[in-house]
Amino acid sequence: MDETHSSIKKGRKYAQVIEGARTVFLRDGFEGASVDDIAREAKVSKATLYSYVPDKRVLFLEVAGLEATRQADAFTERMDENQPPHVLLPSAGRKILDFLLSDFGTAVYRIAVAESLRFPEVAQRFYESGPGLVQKRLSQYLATATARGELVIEDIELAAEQFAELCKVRLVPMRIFQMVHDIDEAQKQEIVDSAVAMFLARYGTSR
Amino acid sequence: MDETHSSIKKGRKYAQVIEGARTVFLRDGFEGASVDDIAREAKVSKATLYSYVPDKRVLFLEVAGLEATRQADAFTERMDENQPPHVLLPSAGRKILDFLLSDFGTAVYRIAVAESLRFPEVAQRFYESGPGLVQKRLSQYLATATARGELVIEDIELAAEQFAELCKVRLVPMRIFQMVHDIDEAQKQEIVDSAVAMFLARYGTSR
DNA sequence: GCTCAACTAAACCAATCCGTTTAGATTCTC
DNA sequence: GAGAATCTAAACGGATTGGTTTAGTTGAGC
Repeated sequence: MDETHSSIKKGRKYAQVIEGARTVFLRDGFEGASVDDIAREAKVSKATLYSYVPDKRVLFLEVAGLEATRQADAFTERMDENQPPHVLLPSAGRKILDFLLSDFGTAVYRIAVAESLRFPEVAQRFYESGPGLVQKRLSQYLATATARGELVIEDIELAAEQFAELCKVRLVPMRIFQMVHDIDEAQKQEIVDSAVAMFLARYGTSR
Repeated sequence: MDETHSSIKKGRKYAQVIEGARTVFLRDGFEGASVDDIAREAKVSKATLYSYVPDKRVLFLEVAGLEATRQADAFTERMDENQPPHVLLPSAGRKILDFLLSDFGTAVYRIAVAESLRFPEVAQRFYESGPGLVQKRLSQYLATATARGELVIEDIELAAEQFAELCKVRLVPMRIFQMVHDIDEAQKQEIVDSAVAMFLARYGTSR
């Protein structure tokens, strides 16, 4: 593997630094995180940290970039395109919702939103390899299902975005705005089911 | 009007201070805003500012609270409950979308998300008097329309949230994540129309 | 014209933070 | 085990910030 990837990494504790930065940035955001905290968390001296990375801003971009691709990889797990919508959509919806409600998912979203003014490129990259990727894979499935005659959709990309959006109803805002009246498993299922019902009422065939 | 409202306001330049704080907080967020900036923006000395407000945090809470109620008032404009869904929903959807896409709406949302960890009570208040209020008024309408037999809805509140969520599709994330490929009027109409179409496909009666 | 409350500008304090430097310890390679 | 590369702890400089204090100004009411 070619390691000239980024041209700013040299020594052997690079991974430690990134991991520590990840932890602290996700916990405290960009402004809230201090470089001393990060160095402490990474069990590394500040001097070595600064031997890897020219400044805090670049460190953040590095971490955010890695997170984006990690997020992308997580969603690259294939879904079985042969299954009919009323079978596939519930499980896909659950996967989306579970991610958005996870500690990690909310932290990432929070930072992307908070830092989108300071770092527009970070926000965009997150969008493209987060929601964007989901929408892309979903569109792909919807296209084949439509070709099979199981769905009738004029604007496939729009339909995919609508479905993803429907999965966020109620629970995602509640989570983000810290109104965590115990996150119920049954509630999650209810939301996803209602998203599927709505989607099929609009784009389903027979039924 | 009783002016013992909050017990921390005294002098005559209180409004100036709040207005300056509003400007700077909305522009720079909580951490990004410096008290000196706010004082300068308000054309007030830092000493007077601190004679009104004990610290920066409380100032932020004060501003955020006022913004929340302002937001609430804006949506309290009555909508004509006698109109049928296919007439009322598009205009309601447009109102929601226009707010979310406005400079003010995005700034408020950004701050609420970014500061929801530091100030859970702010985030909650925003939710309740922002999305929460919209959902409440929408629910009210959906209930009467259902009573008139124009809609068939089991869970009214859920339906209201679904509609609001559908209005956010595509454009709201694009706006928040700074991918502002010119915000087209036609696009907005397209999103709202598709939201209405989906909603009526699920909950509409004969048509 | 005096008083008193609100205001101002500016200096100031203590804390924090980013980033650098120094002086030395550890580890890797040969 | 010598020497080079990498690391460490700690201190430091310079800048910013939240909040206080001081010394002085403005202006309305009497």
